Amino acid sequence: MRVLIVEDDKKVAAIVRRGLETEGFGVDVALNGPDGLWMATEGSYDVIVLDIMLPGMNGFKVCANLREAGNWTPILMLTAKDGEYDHAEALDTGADDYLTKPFSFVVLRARLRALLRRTGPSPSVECRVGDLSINPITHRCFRGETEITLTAREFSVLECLMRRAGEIVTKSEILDNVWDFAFDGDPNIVEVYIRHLRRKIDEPFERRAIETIRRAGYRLDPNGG
Amino acid sequence: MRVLIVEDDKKVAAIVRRGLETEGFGVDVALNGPDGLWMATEGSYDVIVLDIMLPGMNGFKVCANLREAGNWTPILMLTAKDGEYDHAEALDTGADDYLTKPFSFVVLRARLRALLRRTGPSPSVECRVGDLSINPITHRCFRGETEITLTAREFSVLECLMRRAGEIVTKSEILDNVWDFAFDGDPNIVEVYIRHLRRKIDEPFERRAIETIRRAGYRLDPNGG
DNA sequence: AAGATCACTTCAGTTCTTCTTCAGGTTCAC
DNA sequence: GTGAACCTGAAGAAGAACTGAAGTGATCTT
Repeated sequence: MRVLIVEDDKKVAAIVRRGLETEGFGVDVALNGPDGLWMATEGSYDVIVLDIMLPGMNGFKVCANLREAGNWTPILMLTAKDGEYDHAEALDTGADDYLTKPFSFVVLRARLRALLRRTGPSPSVECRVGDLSINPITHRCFRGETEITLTAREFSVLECLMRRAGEIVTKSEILDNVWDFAFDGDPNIVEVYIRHLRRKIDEPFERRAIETIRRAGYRLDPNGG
Repeated sequence: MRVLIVEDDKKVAAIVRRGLETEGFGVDVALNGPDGLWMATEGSYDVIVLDIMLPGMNGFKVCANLREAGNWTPILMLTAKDGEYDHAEALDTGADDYLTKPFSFVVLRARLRALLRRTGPSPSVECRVGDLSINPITHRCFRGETEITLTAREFSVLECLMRRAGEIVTKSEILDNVWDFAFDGDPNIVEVYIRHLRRKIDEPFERRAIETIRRAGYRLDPNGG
């Protein structure tokens, strides 16, 4: 699966790149409009992530050009919140979906998955670890037969741990994955959500799936606790 | 696996170089900004360790130049604690991760591993010596079938010994590897941790994996004691 | 429009573990 | 024998993580 990221904010580009590569995607980055257009035309990508505000040529133009040239690679467009540009406009020029900045990596990933699912055979999204299972599409979570209601954030944190079950996940990795790239608050927020999760997925079952490794991070017991 | 270190502090460069080479990395060192940029451009590295404060051209510039040239080799940036420069700035210029000085070698290595994990199937990180085995990804340690719980420091010291099993490792090498390069406390701390380790990995099994070589250092018996 | 609800976040006090120091004992090489 | 090197247990310091409660803003209900 190859992804092209056209984004001039290097920080966003780097984080998205890192995240997607961890997932096994092949990732290329273009830092401006013309480069992006050129790479999209020459290379063969499964999906393109396209910022609107770009040096040289804006995202709408890049998108329109591609579509005119008969290139129908799925495009996920990134729009700023205080939209000088409109979301509808993104879809009008031929984008398949859009995402408002700032966004977190898990949201981006979810959207990409949704896009790819439409086009090709869906990759297995459901995730099981021990008797825990989550499904990012339906956004539901089960422990054994029991359904557990999770909020959006809780779900994201749990997904982050489950996708790397058994491994140490550092707090800053969780922060990078679940929160906005722009998040600048108290990192203690991760501990708070771990607490919420434990209360929901561990305590009622008298298990201990989420382990704390001091000075290192958290680890989800691959056997479910 | 090839690593480029761009760092003008020769002590830090030497320790990092030595450490990574024993891990089987190919290591090149550049002592200033322009050299670093040139080497990064010409050579093909799997990861670059880049100090910010550099003679000739600072790390941000080097990083930005590389990214603009389309070079997306993962970059781990080294920042000073009392940041005249900001960490966020590191990521803004396209670095993939950063590390605050002073740091210990084991932390650096862990970060590098995290960066490299995304590019390909991770190199064999698991480490076995006799019936001892540790896995830095999961942060687990086994003697035979029995899992042993180690704290972060204990784990680091043991890893340090295991990676050079059979060889004599001096106390100051352990100090350099596990503690901050700036650590200025009682070197007796190494003895204390050796004691802790022995209590956990030797005594319960009535073995003696960690040998003392007087006036020289410690050695891990390659057969596990 | 006011009120209620919910999720998210911040805060501050508490608890707990780990790290480090210290002081005295032991062992070994010379 | 003697001194340096090493070992060891205890204790306190430092630091991480836990936790409940309260504030904030958005959304939904009435």
